[in-house]
Amino acid sequence: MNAQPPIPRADIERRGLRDLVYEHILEILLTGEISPGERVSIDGLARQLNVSPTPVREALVDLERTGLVVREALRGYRVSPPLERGQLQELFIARETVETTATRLATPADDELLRALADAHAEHEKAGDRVRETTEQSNKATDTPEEARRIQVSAAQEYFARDRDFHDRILEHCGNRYLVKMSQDLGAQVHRLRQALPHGITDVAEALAEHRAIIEAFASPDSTAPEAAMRHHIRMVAHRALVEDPQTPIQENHEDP
Amino acid sequence: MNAQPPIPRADIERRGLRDLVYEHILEILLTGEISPGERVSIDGLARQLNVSPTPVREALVDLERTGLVVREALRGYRVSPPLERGQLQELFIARETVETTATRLATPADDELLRALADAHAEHEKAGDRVRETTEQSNKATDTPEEARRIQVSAAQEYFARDRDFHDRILEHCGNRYLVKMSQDLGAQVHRLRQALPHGITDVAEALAEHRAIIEAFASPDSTAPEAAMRHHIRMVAHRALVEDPQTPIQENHEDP
DNA sequence: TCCGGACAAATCCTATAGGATCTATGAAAT
DNA sequence: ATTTCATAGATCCTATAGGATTTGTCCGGA
Repeated sequence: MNAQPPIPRADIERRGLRDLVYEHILEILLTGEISPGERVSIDGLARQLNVSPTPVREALVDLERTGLVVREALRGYRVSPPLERGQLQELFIARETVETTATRLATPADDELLRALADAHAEHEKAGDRVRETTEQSNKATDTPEEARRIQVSAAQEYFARDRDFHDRILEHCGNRYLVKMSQDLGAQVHRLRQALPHGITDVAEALAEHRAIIEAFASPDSTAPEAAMRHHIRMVAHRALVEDPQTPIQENHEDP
Repeated sequence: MNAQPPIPRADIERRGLRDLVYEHILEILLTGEISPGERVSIDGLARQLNVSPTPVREALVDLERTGLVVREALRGYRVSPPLERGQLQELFIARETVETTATRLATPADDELLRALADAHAEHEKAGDRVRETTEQSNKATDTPEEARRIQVSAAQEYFARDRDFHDRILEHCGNRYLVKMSQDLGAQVHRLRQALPHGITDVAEALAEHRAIIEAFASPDSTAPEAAMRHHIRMVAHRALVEDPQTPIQENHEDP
């Protein structure tokens, strides 16, 4: 006679204050409230969130591993500086390595994956439409400039989230937890890359077309097609980021001599 | 009159207590002082190391990301359970993905890499000889059994360290920091794998021969040879771990239904 | 004008204390 | 004998306090 349900604590949210603080700081970092290179005060965050420094400390140790913040002993944490061009190239190579392997492992795609990809792609298209609407709207003067800017940023974030969802669907079906973890770790870096791009999203049509090609490759009988489509997609993304925007800040990090 | 040298803190070790605690706990985990699944007490470690719980906490957050310990909110940390067979297979696939890519990127090898690999391989051979000596010595009764066992474990650890050094030399020359980080993250898992193998090292000759083949591939003019040699090596390691030891504990993790 | 040193404020880092939660032991009831 | 409940101990978690270090500012000298 067990009065408790058979699954008393398998699903319930069991997270300490540390996890809540982590998500809050992550939100701050992802919205770009603090500029790269700027200090991230432990006590300051603790005061801002009305908690003690201890959970803030634990959350920052976790964030340090993601690469979003860097730590210098006895000097505190800082928001990681923007990616330099060399790091960008390395990042895309790493992504290509992980995601093409995951795509190959997910081939042939089962119906569940095909359905998940179709759904994710539909959402991605919606977000893409909204990005285009907002960029057009910004020309009109219906809203205040800052309000228009806010909506535009919101649309861009939604777009990137749906983009990532698409890739995550494939990852989830590759059957390799280590590749999934690697991709997640790289994801934080990818976000830094996007944050470093000051201008809006200019390749909505291209990206959506490449995603569509990946779906069609999964639907085709050619078992080498999905991996090839994914490789092409990531290389094109890299090309657009590296070649079409050669003026991206190539700030070199000079160590103190 | 500046008594301090002109470069007072560019190279000197600038690490807080947290890093020292981290290394100490890592040492405890790697030597297997605590069995998998057993609890890792925060306060207990703090008392054992004569420090306060705060730095222990930070070190454990860091260790959690490596996968060596797992955390359950409000219930503390535990040593991660041994790898199941499925995880093993996934781990080898992930390693093959990362290391073959790194090998390809390190091709063609410059003289520095060739020299580094030759040196690392020489050390690896020495460690291999010592492993064979100690396993033979264990038959003789010159030392006490526990002393012989201790020497044997020490030789095995040295052997694994030199093995890893060999792979790290290639990683260092691939020019991609993200692949390096991925390989390091996987390294902790690989250690868990080795710790799960109760018997001694039985493939010294094979592993050394495969490493030698990788060196020769780097020296050959065929630019596809090194990657192929590395892929063959990792697949053979996986084969020996998965096929020759089919009796390894295949404990399945049943989630509570 | 530029450079170096001293003081003050802020920050990081560690230690200690107390409340909340979990685990284990043992007794009582069915 | 098995189960249920209650109590005690241990552990985790958070908050607060104080020492050590860094950083910013100001001032005097070259």
